[in-house]
Amino acid sequence: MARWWLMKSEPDAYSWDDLVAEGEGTWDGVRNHRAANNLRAMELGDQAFFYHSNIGLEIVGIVTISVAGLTDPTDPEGKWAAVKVKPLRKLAKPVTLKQIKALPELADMELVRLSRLSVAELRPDEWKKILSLSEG
DNA sequence: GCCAACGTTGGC
DNA sequence: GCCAACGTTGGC
Repeated sequence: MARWWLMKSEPDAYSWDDLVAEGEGTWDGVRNHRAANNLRAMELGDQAFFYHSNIGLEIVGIVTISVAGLTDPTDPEGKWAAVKVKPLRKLAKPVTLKQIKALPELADMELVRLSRLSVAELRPDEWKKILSLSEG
């Protein structure tokens, strides 16, 4: 069964536009066990929100998992996980962290509860709610 | 620039 | 195996 995710990136380091320019990006360098477990649970075709941390603080687009179950190429020991993603579409309107925090039904999100988690899972209802926000 | 939340490290 | 100290992340 498909699942829904949220992946954070600092736009300074790797932005949505960078991903679009590349066409496909490898999501590696994750060194947190919970985030790594989420990476391992991703399946081909799963969708994820692309969130700009630090600058922007908003969800800017949707990506799809184009390759799942990779070993992180930046890990010499080969213990950590990675995936590849492709941009699917940009949101009509970015959804800000502020908007998310303002809604009680989204207060349970890993993004809110565990602000430092770089790869988070969303429930289907959370995914839908955010999509509806992006459509204004 | 500050601080809270975590994760990791190292002394015991 | 505990816990204090420290480093990092990320929001404010």
